[in-house]
Amino acid sequence: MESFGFDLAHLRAFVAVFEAGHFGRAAGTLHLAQPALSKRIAVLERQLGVGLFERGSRGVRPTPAARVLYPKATDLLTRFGDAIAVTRAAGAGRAGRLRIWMWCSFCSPRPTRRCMRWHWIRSPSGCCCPTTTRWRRSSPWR
Amino acid sequence: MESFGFDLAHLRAFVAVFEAGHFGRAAGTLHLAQPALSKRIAVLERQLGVGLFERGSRGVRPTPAARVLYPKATDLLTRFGDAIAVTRAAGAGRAGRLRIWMWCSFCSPRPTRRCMRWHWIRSPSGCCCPTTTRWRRSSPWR
DNA sequence: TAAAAATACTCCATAGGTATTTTAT
DNA sequence: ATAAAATACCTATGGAGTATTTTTA
Repeated sequence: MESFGFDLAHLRAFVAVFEAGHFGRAAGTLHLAQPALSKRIAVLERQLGVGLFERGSRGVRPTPAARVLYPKATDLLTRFGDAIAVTRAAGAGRAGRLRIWMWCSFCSPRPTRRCMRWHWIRSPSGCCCPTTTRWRRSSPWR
Repeated sequence: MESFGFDLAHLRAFVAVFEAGHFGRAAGTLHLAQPALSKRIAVLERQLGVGLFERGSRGVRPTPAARVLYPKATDLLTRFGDAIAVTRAAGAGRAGRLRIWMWCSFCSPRPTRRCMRWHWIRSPSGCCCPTTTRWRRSSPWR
C-alpha cells in the first residue's frame, strides 16, 4: 500500500472546485483561502500527472480526466464517511457481524445459497443492478 | 464534505498494524519509525473516539471496532488506487465513456435492458454476486 | 480592463526522528 | 527480565495566510 503524494483532503478540494466551477467560491465553502486551494489542486494535478481544470477569467472548466475522477472522488468520500460511522458504531456496541442471506430483488426474487455471507451491518456491498434494488436480510445476530 | 481530522494515510497505517499485529514491524513496512506510527494510530483512535488495538508485550490485538474498520479501509485504499489509475488513463487518452450492456453472469445469462448504462472503462461498479461473476461488455465507444 | 487564478513570501502546526521511559507477560 | 509501545523532546517540512502579480476573455 504505497502513498501517492496526496490524500482525500485533495479530493475534497477537487470536488469543491468541480462543483463550484470557481476557485474562489470553492475556497469559501472549504473555509480555506484561495491560494491554499490553488496549491492543493496543483499538488493533485502534479501527482496525477494530469490537468484537471482549464482556467479562464470567468472560472474553471473540468477536463475529461476531471469528469472521470469526479464520481470516483465523491464515492470515495462517501465511503470514507460511512466507514467512520460504522467503526464508531461498532466501538459503541451498535454494530457487529451478522450472518445473512443477501440478495438483490432485481437479480432474483429468492435468495440462493451462494448469496449467504457474513456482513457487517450498515455496510452492504454494492450491487450491479439498477436503482430498483432492494436488499433483504435474515437474522440472526452473532 | 467536512474533514474528519484524519485521512487515508492514517488508514494505511492502521491496515499495516492490523496485518502485522505489531507496531514495530508495521513501522518497518511503512518506512516509518515506531513512535511516528504510534502517533498516527493515536490520532486515528482519538478522532474516531474508538480504541483499535489492545496493546500487549507481545504485540497488539485488534478490537471489534478494528475488525469492522479493516475491510472498509482496505477497500477504500484499493478504490483510491483505482480512481488514480483511471484518471491517469483518461488524461493519457486511454479511457473514456462507453455505453455498454453490463450484467453479471451469475445474476442472469443474458443482458437485460435495465442493465444498459454508461460506464467509464476500467471502473465497473461492484456486484452483489460471488466470485464467479463475469462482466461482459458490448461496444461501441463514445 | 476587470475578474479570477497563480506566485511570492512569511509563519506556524504538525509529522517524523532519536533517546528514553513505561508497561505487560 | 525482556520485548514492545508510549512519551519527551527536537527539527524540519509543508500547509495556510496576506499581499501582489499574471492571465484571459
